[in-house]
This record gives sequence, structure tokens and C-alpha cells, in this order.
Amino acid sequence: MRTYKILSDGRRQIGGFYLPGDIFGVEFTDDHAFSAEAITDTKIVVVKRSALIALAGRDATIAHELFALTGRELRRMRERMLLLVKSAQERVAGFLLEMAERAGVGNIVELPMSRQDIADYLGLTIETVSRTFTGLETAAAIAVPASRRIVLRNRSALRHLNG
Amino acid sequence: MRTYKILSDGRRQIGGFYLPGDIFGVEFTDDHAFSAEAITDTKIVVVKRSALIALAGRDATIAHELFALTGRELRRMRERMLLLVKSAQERVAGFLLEMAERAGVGNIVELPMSRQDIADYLGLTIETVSRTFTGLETAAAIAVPASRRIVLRNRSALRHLNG
DNA sequence: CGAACTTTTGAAAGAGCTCAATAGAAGTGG
DNA sequence: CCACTTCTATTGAGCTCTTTCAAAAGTTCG
Repeated sequence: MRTYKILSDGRRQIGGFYLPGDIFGVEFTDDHAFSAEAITDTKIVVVKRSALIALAGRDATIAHELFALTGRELRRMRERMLLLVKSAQERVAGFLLEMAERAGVGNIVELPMSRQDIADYLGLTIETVSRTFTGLETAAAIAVPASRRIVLRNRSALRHLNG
Repeated sequence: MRTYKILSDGRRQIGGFYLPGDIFGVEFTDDHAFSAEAITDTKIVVVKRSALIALAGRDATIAHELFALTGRELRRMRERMLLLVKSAQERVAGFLLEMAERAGVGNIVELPMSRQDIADYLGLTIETVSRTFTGLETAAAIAVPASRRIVLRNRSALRHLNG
């Protein structure tokens, strides 16, 4: 899944990507800032906010879980914020490391999203993302056997780029 | 107050500015990503996380407040994220509107922070921030009678710039 | 007034964007 | 299986915006 928002100038900002098992859209206020879209076949479990809050009110364990969940979400956002003030190379490196951690098998990451999605996620253009991938490949930090399959060849180099 | 983090390359990223009455640092996880600093004389009330969570476990009203609080924090972060992918002019315009809303008296905003703080908050350099202020003044969107006193002369122009 | 600090301004360099073309992948129908 | 179309990704060249480095102007405080 991806959450996104269309800005007034037509650009699209992606709020985040969600993988199997992830929880998203936990909101306690009424403004729904982002829309959500499936990018692959997806099963979704929907929970009513009022039901969740009511449940948390009765069950301290649920409440605790909920706090932990929003805590993680906040941390993710903060990391994201830090990523967005960096250079294109740092953003792409950070993105790959994030995806490797969340969805990687060994050193191989299958990206479920397009270059355009990545660009809108990182606040870059699709051309810059593509060029940066090529650059990282040239620098032997990654390999790109297929456009959506990335092999991390040198994580410490990526981590170094990530700032 | 400002919260901040020093990146590995020495740059400083400011997490946020907090004004009188604001609550900050509500964390449910153990990683303290940001440090905090007072930039003017400040009185701070400190609440232990464990105490707060325990209280929320007993008092549903407190729990509800806490959810609302983190919800606002999340929304603030999302807006921030949107700001960080925009142009310098959009970032500065957005910053001024935010500050006007939070601390403005009529059309006058007294900025408690330095240009460097603003730059580190917006992910720009101090020179770019300064130039952008000058540009907005030339465009009659704001006036700058003193370097830390901003008069909003044309909010709709700022809002338009804000995207 | 003089020293230290903050802010503004200038000129050149660099990073990323835009526009445009090419290349590659995936699906369709003969 | 191959031509054809469509969609996605890569590459190239020029331009724009932001940064960098440097200097000047304004502020604050002893």
C-alpha cells in the first residue's frame, strides 16, 4: 500500500509504503491528510477508530500497544524528516536501507513500487532517482539485475552515504 | 524551546520549536532521537513517562487526551514533511504562517529563534533564509522592521506560495 | 567606542530539475 | 513467435535554484 497526498500544484507526495503485516492510518484526529492505494493485490483489515479507542479504554494492554504503535509511527516520521533534508544520494541510500530492513531477503530487495513512487516518496524527480541508482551501481554499492530488484553489495557504503 | 539533532556530518537538524504552553517530548519508545534546548528563559514541567502511562491506564480521560496529543504531533510532523519537499520560498512562507498561527499577535510575529535556527528547521542555509525573507519583503508579502519581528502584509500571497 | 555576534548581500559553483530522446519490459492480437 | 502498442526506466543537455565562500552591514553588550 501507499499513502499519498496531491499537492495544490499537482505534485504527489507519498506519505509512506506499507508492507504485509504493517498497520497504517491510525489517526486520532478528524483530518484525513492522506489517501491510501494498493499497489499490489492486498487484503486489508479495517478497524473503526471509535471501536479501537473504546477498546483501549477498557483494556490497558491494548492501550499500551496503541501507544507503542503511535510511538513507532512518530519515530518513523522523524527519520523520514531527517531523510528529506539530505542530498539525493543520501535519500536514496536511506530508502534502500529502510526497504532492506523491512522487506529484504538477505541482500536482495524486491521493490514493489515504481521509480515514480520512490521519487514522490523522497521528494525527488524520477530522473534523479534513476540517475542515483545508476550512480550507486557504478560505485559498486548496489546491483540492479532488474529494475525493481536491488542487490545491496556494500551496506556500509550505503550507510555512510545515508549520513 | 527547540529540539534538535546533530547529524553525523555536523549539520544540525531542528525537530521543532515549542512555545509557552506547548507539550513536547511525549515519547513511548526508548530511543531519544532529539535533544532539547531553551532559547529564552523557560519554565519546564517534567512528567515521567511511566507515570504518565500509568495514569492513562487508570484514567480514560487522560488516555484520551494523550491520544489526541500524539495525534496532533503526528499531524504536525506530516505537515512538516510536506514542507520539506518544497522550494525555499514555500518553506519560509509555510514557516511564517505556522509561527503566525501559533504565536502571532494580529499580523505581527515575534520570532524567538535566530536565522540559523530557522535554516536548520527548514533544511536550508542561513543565507537562503535571509535572501528569501528579503525576497518576500520586496514582493510586499511581509515587512521586517527588525530582524526578528515580521509583519505579515499579505497572507493570501504567503498561503499561495505555501502551495 | 570597540569586540563579538547576527544578518544581509554578492559572485561563483554545484545539485537537482526540466525537457527531450532513447531503451527496455510487458502485454495484445495476428 | 513476432510485430505493435503502451508503460516504465534510463540517459543527455541546458537551465534554475540553492549552496558555498567571502565580505559588508547591522546589533548587542562590555
